[in-house]
Amino acid sequence: MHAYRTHTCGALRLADKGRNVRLSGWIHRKRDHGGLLFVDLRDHYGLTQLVVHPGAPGFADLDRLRPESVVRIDGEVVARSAETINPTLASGEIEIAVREVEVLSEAAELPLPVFGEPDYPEEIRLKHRYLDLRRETLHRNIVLRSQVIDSIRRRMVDQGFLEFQTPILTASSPEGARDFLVPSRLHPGRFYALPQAPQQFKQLLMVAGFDRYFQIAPCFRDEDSRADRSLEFYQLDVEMSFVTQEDVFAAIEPVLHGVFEEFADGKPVTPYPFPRIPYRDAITRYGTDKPDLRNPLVMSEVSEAFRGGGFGLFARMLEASKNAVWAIPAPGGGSRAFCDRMNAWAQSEGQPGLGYIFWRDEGGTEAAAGPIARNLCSERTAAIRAELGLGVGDAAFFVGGDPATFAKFAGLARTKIGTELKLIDEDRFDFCWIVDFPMFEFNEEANHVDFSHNPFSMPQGELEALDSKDPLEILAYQYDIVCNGYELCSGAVRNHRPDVMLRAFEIAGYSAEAVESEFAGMLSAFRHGAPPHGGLAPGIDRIVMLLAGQQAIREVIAFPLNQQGQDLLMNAPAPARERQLKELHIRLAPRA
RNA sequence: GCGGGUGUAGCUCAGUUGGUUAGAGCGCCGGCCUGUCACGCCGGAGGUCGCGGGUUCAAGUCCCGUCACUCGCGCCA
Repeated sequence: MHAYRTHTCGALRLADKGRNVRLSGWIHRKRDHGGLLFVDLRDHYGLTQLVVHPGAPGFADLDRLRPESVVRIDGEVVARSAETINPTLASGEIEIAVREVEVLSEAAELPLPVFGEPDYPEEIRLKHRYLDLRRETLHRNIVLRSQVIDSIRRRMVDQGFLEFQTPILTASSPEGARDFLVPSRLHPGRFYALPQAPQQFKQLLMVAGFDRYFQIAPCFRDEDSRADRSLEFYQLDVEMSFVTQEDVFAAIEPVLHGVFEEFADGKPVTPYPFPRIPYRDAITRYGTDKPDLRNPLVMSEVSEAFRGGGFGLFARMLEASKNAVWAIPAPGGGSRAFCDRMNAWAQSEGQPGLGYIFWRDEGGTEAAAGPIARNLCSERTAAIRAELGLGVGDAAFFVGGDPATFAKFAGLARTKIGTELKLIDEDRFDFCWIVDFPMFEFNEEANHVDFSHNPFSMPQGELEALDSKDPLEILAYQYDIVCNGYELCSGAVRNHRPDVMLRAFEIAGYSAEAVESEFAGMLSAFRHGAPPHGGLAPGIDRIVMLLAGQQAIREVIAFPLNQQGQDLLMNAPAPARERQLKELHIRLAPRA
């Protein structure tokens, strides 16, 4: 007989009645009736009830041991009588009459109960992650993660992608997030950086002729964490040669759609091709470049209804050409109570308020109501109502000013209104592409033009556009995938032409010398025969988070850092020993 | 760097306008119990009310400061 088990704790059924079996697992729960002791024995696979009578061998051990102790038991599979069958348990028709018990590991009193998994403070869950991971939901999430990654890998391989590994110790990149630096012992004063993404390596692999690359790639960014963003995370990193943007879309859509369908538990997933929404449209319709399309509300510009009208605040505001008024429809929100509540919410967000009109029935005729409607003639309020497709019982909210400034708040308001009116169907996965991101943006602080996303993206129109157009008007072959309001993925058709690259960097204020030295490897590669190529990188943690129905990526990562970037179980980061610092040629500066 | 929330038993939380010895449930320890599966019943231990200062006859409660956790803003090409 095997030293530890003949079966797992989820395997035995009525058909096994009479078998002598050996099980090993954790003591999940005990019910002591004095003359009779029940023990639920748990492992990764399930739960089986043990029965022991006083005086039987092993009773003393099982009676004494605390939950989460680990035991090996021998016994006989017996059928439960009809009235004692537990229909909620897969093994509920049988139990094990215990003959022998071996204590494999005794558990001390628990800092965190495994059974019942009540809400527990993040700090304790992370400090005792090995216990937290035994709990059902987290355990299931981590299993799901494994299955999702396996599914992704299969789907990529089936499409002819090859999986690669790229360096973890690499060079710092001047663009983007803050790097994690690793001091070099062999090269005093020099540092490696952990990759923010394997961006340059995957492009070099395309230049090397491998055609289709993917990697489940660890990435590191030394920026402050959020619920959906940690210092280290995994991406499905993808790159393809001789492709247009549409080829990249066509390759990845079936993978993401397929994975979501496979694990969505019957929830509908947007069929592909996913809708493509130009960046500028996303901003004006949803107020964000990561719209939650489960929210049906679409904003409209209604400046004309206010221009020169009786509502002075907006009429005066619109005298400046950059200003506009946007309307957020609120079907079913047509009550003063609701509108006032939204207005109060806007003020709590630091806004002056949220103007509104709502429509009600006044003696059989439809009437616009609220402070704005009192100052605006009925033709104008009717135009707004018609534009938004609203009627009696509905409302519209207004934000005015410079769209560049208020768009983000308008997006927040759209989400708030949709949520409050319960217009969002939670049980769906709504995908879209956001395309045509601007290549450059104006950095007000530094007073110069900057890359808005990725300096390696190909500008639409290439060199001709860079030479002839206003940089802020140039679009890039740069795209995101958004699902339920989360940015799942970012990518681009790359700029593989040194001349176009140098010109693009020049516009962003980088000298040719600086680019030549900073990206020497890349430029050199591009000068020795580079295929046009493009790719993207969906975030693994966020995909699993969405599929697991969780609000935080920590719920789908076995050993996550806390928000302060600390590992409370392993105690990292920790002070370095004097000798380590010396070897690394590092002396700590006194802290200010 | 900034803002919101939280901090009372191992854990989840209650604690009135400032007023007796700070409570409950779960867990833990002990006892009883032969069909439970969130077993039940009886008993017990367990508290620097995050920390420091202040106001007051009196502070878990009010004020100031500070720390930790958490959510967000900035940041994250």
